[in-house]
Amino acid sequence: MGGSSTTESEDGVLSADSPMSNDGDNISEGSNGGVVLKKGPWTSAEDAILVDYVKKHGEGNWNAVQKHSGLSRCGKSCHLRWANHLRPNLKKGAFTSEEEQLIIELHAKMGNKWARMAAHLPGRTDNEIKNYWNTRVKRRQRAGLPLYPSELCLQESQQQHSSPGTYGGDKGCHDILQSNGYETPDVMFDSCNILSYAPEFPDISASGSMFDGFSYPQFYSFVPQSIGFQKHTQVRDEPMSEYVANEALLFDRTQPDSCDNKMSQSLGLYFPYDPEHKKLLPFGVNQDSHFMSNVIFSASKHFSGAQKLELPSLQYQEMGFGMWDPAPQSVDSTVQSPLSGPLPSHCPSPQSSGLLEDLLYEAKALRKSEYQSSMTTSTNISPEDITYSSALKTCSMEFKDYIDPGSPPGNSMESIFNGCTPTVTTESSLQREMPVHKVKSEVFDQTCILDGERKEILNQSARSRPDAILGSCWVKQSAYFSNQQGSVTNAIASLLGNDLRTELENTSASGSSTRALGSCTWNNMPAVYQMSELPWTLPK
DNA sequence: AAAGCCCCCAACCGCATTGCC
DNA sequence: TGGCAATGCGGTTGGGGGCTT
Repeated sequence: MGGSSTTESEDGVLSADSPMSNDGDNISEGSNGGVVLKKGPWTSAEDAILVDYVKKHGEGNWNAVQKHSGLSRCGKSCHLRWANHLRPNLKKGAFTSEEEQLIIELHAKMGNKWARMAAHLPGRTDNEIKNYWNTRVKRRQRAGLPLYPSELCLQESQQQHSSPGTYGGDKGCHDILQSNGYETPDVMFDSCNILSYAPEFPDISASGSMFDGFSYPQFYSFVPQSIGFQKHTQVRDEPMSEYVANEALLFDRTQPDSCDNKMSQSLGLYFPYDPEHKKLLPFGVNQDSHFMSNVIFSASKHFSGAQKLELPSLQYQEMGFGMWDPAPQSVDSTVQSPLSGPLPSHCPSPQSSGLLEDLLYEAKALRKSEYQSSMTTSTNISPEDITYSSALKTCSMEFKDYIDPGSPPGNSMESIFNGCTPTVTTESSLQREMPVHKVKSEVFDQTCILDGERKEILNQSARSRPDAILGSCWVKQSAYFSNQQGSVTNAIASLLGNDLRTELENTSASGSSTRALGSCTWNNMPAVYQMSELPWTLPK
């Protein structure tokens, strides 16, 4: 097995019919008192010896196994064999779908922390999980699929944003970044935009909704400075993973039948489909999970002080619920915090791990609860409305606010959000206020008529194209309302901020504002709209 | 049927961490 | 407090078997 193993004389421990006895044993000149220690596959005889030894002496002190049992294996090998194959209650066989789902979720939260993941999967070993994951990575890469189900990307990004700087997603994110085959060795995040939980943005995820569809390879933030977002990173013109892009996607998909979901459909969102399980997934891995997203990656050139960061999500020290310290710092990847948000009900709480992150976890949870409490008293909404508030609720508020005749065109996004009273928007009320269905039918059809992986690929494709959502939904909506209120330029600018407005105005003179938007925002994107089957003709 | 290819997984390696003296 | 051994952990390897040609 091991690359350094050598073949020498047969080990006396081996049974006559052992595979090793046929092929010759891997024996290494051990330093254990001159005893040659065997390497390679274990035989049943060796297993029996080891099991017998553990029965008598218990686990531990593995180096003594060789001395006491005569087993020509090093203690490390004995421990590994016991832990991975011989210890009782080991679950053999393929992972169940539930286990697979859990692994995916755990990996999204923990990264390559196999041992910790194994703690959540009784009877499974870290090695099993690791092998499964590596296999999965290869499979997904081959298939050109993202490593995580789409909705889990959202969940992860939410979770990471909930506890930046402590969440141990460095590895995980790195994996994600690489999982698609997109190495990002030179990515310079000098302006990783974190949308802070500013009071004006009790639920900033709506802004993420606007950015749905911003994905690799041309993911450039167009967040204007005037909006007031913190600007931290610069993403070079390097491929970016879907994961990174998904950092910007934040929709609550808790209630598939809710207004939110319909809104999401109308906005060109996709139904998450897990090709491995051959089924449509509910929006959100966990029906109880809700997200708030806060990361926008920016290619803004306005910011200097490039920081070479492994992962943007780790570059923010939480200063409080509502702001993140943008100061880049090296975050020890071993200091991980699981979710600061509510854990999925089926996900064991990390509180049982007894690690430092658990303390962080609890501290964050406490702080978050305090924040929620304060929000409750100040906004007349329940904590769930804040913590679990749907991005689309806010999104609907955007529209709601936008079509408000009293809402002057050209508002900054911030002003739009400021104007949003975070109340729960019912479907009926929403539909009364905006003709969502007009858009929904088009986009919905395009995203749902496919099945299997093809749909997911299409979904990714759509999401990878920033114009997809803007062009198909957002801009159309904007245009629709703009026809009533003013120019499309104003409509878009109001959503993107005044910084872009000038550009929009400049370019819209020669074409539609949607194209202007694409031009000024995604100017590195080739054939911005030609891939799109979505109509780009603004409604008259 | 044989050869080549590919995938899976058991096991090893090296580093990090922990515990003990 | 430093050194050493034991243990934990994650990355990597390569053999075996299944699949394809």
